[in-house]
Amino acid sequence: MKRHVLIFGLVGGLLIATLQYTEYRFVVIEHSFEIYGALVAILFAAFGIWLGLRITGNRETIRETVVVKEVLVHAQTPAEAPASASSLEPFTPNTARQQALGITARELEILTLVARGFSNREIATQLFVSENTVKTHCARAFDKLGAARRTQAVQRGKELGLLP
Amino acid sequence: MKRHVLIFGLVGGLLIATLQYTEYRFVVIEHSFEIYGALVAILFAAFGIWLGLRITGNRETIRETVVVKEVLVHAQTPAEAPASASSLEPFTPNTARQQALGITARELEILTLVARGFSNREIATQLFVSENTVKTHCARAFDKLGAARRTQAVQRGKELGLLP
DNA sequence: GGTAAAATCATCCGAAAGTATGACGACATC
DNA sequence: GATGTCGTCATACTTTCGGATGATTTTACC
Repeated sequence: MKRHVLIFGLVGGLLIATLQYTEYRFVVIEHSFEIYGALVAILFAAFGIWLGLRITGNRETIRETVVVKEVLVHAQTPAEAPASASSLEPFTPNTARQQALGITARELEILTLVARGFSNREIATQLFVSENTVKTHCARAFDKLGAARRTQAVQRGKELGLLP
Repeated sequence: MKRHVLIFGLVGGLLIATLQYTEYRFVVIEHSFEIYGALVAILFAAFGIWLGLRITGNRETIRETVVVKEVLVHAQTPAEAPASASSLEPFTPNTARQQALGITARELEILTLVARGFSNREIATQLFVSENTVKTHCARAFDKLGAARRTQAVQRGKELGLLP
């Protein structure tokens, strides 16, 4: 909460500072009015999109998962497809095993990114969290999976049907 | 979520108020230019945020729904198999791709051990070579696969049919 | 409003992984 | 015999991971 207020304050300050800076540049260079406006518009549109994603959280993957899970509910009797080579299915994680191991959704989310070969830093950037948070999630997931390394965790996760 | 939206609304209001105040000042001083840029910026920032909210949707309700459905599924399907690999086939690596990439047999051998979650030291012990050798093979294999990390190499290897 | 579970972030520190570079011997090929 | 590939090993260095621990903040639930 407070952190958000602080962030917004900072962002506001940066916004105003940027405006003043760009204004200054414009005055100095004395260039086209429309180009200036367009640039500012594009810049802040991008910034706004980023901010929107930042404050709401990037949950596209979860939405995907949701669709997948609903499909699973309907299908419901597929004597566990190999899950390896089919490649036409969106993959349905074994939520029973996940719950049995006490692996949370966030942990699994990060685990899938680990399995895709991303580094902790990359995952942190993608999910808009700090690298330390990613590490914490990793450590907990590793612990629950009984893995000492990320490669081992991925291997275990695939064996258990948690990862594609 | 809702709190975030509220906070954002508040901050937005404050920002707008501030801008109006500055606008007033600048109008007086006949610098109506900054107002234009600021307005455009705010407008597009808001648009971007709106867009970000639009495309990410609401995740809370979705997640709830999913959980409920999942529980139902579990109740009906108690024991789902690992769903990993049928383990009937011994798996035949794609040697064509392997040769195309110039990956040697030894490198692939080490790569498979990496994929199984072994550490460099464990691999070295298993193959009766030094850890440095393992690292060298790894580095070469990573380079040929265009991977920077072992997890990434494993992922690429599976995609290319080099690893089970 | 209180509580419990999740998620977030941090710091310290050691271990593991990865990069760069060079070298040496075995073995096949031309 | 020169050449080239492959496997082996090393050293030095940087980066990344992972463990241990504690704290704060959200979120869901009663």
